[in-house]
Amino acid sequence: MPELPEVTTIVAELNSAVVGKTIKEVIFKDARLLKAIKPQIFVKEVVGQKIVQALRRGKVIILKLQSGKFIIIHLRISGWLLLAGEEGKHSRIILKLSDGKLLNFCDGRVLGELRLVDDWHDLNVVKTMGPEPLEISKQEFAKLFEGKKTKIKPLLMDQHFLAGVGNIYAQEAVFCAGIHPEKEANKLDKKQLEKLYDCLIHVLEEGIKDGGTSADSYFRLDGSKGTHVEHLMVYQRDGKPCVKCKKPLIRITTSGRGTVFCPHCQK
DNA sequence: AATGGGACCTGCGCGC
DNA sequence: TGCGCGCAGGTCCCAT
Repeated sequence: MPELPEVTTIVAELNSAVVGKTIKEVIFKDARLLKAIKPQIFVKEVVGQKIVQALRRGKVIILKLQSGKFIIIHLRISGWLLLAGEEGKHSRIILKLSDGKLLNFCDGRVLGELRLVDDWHDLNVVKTMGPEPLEISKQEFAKLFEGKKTKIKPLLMDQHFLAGVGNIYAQEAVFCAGIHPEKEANKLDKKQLEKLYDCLIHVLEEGIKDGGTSADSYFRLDGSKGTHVEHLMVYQRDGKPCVKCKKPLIRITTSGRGTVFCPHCQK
């Protein structure tokens, strides 16, 4: 799943490989990904437009156009972007660029979204989004948890609470901090919150360093894989030995989401 | 305020 | 090898 490190990787690559190019043509293989605007209107608005900047907020990819409008891309679960000379697997919407390359919005499950907006700040998803974990201090981080009775792991994944953390990095962060994923957030003491902050920053930064986690259907812009999957401690490792204590990791479902953890190391 | 469940979707892994 | 079933999961929406 594309989370903060994956989207950060993609946006950096868009900035070096796509920014400065002009959209020549839009090809709809599956227009269902396009939301809140008719295909012909979208085409009229974006064809001939130069892409001037790529940005990220949470898991949202933002492409600024010369006109001042923004193309909004949300990859959700199974989406990825591919910049290549040809179509990719599960290409749904394709932007043909001035250098002849195709910017493919690929998505296996068709749950991703493509939009065009006047100002990305006005997007509901952005207006209700929590702070960026890499942009807040330890003190600000700790303050978020005051009075929160929610289980810690689903709370970390709540985009209204904190932006960009999903199922992979939430599991990795609580494992790193030695905290049980179902621990009530407000029962964490100061020391645990500080440890959790350090761990969250750590797993996100390591993810970015590795170009993301290609565990399911995430790929970098050129189609290659991010290498962070080999550094995951718990995600999708149920039954395998804990890297700390060697006892087998177990899998539970928390708020409807699969969660792998070590019952011995995480209290 | 917080939690739970359904809907959106389809590829893929599993069991037979 | 082939078929059918049901899970996976980010986000939104509704109900409790």
